[in-house]
Amino acid sequence: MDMEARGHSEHPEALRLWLRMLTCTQLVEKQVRSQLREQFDTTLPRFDLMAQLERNPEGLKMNELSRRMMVTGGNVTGITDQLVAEGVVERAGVEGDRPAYRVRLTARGRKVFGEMARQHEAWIVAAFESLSAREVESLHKLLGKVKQHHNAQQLDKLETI
Amino acid sequence: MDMEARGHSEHPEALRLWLRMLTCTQLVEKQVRSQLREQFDTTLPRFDLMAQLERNPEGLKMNELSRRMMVTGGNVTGITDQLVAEGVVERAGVEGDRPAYRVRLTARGRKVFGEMARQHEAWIVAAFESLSAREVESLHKLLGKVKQHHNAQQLDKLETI
DNA sequence: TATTGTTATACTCTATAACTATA
DNA sequence: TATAGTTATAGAGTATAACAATA
Repeated sequence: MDMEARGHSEHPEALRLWLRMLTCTQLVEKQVRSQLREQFDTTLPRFDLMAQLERNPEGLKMNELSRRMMVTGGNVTGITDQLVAEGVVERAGVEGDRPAYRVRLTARGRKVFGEMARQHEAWIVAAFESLSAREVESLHKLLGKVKQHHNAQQLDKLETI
Repeated sequence: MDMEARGHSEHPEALRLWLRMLTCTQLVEKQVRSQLREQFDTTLPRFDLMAQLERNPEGLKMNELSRRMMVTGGNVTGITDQLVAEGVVERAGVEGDRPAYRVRLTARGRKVFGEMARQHEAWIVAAFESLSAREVESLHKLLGKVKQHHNAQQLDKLETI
């Protein structure tokens, strides 16, 4: 239960923070995964992919899905295959631009996802219900700095090539 | 790169926060994993297990490792096997209490882990370097509330049985 | 040749459950 | 019986690399 008892002897604050962040994320993620499994017989990556498509009704290329899900291309193909087999997602060809499919939710997919998203939202709200609106906002903002810093770093790396 | 573009249409603040938290954690975690692989040819769970042992020089039972790593027992056996094969960890029997081994770092394990931990710390410090000491402390505290709330929930659940 | 997507492969991690051995 | 640990199994998730097809 306490992964935080893990740090190196020097324990700088950043390390303590990271271990706690990892613990919190895992706690929530474990619960979301098991609920998705129990209630909808699905997995987090499948849910993720559908969520991306719901936000982009016109569809997304495999390419874009890969980038947004932070996963390599081959995996996106596999997850998409599963969802197509379940009938919640479809590959729509674009004429004159053959291999650049677009993947979209089907009507059934939109319906199924709607129900899942409703539940998912409830789990997440419950996970953070001990925080005030102010605190949620504060956390969001602080993590925003972390994310932006990471992106800036990656950009720097690219520019030095 | 932007998993946050994933939420349901209602977008309550808690959901936005969760998606951002998940993104941040994955960014850092991916980097840690790949560095551990490249520089030390090891994995995060293996590193975790060694870190737990470093904090408990007298050793830990499989039992305790399982709880602390938030992973089921069978897996701990497997990870321990790997580390024993590498010679960085050992199973020390306790007389008159046979199956209750204690797992400990070997001398070589302590040395190897020391070097890994030093690097690991540097990666983490870099990941959060955009935050002031104050902000790190604030994040740590807010996440503490989330963690505690989760633990309290689990406790409630047990008591109703 | 560069880009997009797929296929094949291999490996790590995981949970579950059946099993063994001890107390 | 209850507890500690192991083994076996199956599945998820991932990266890598080879491959095909297109532009």
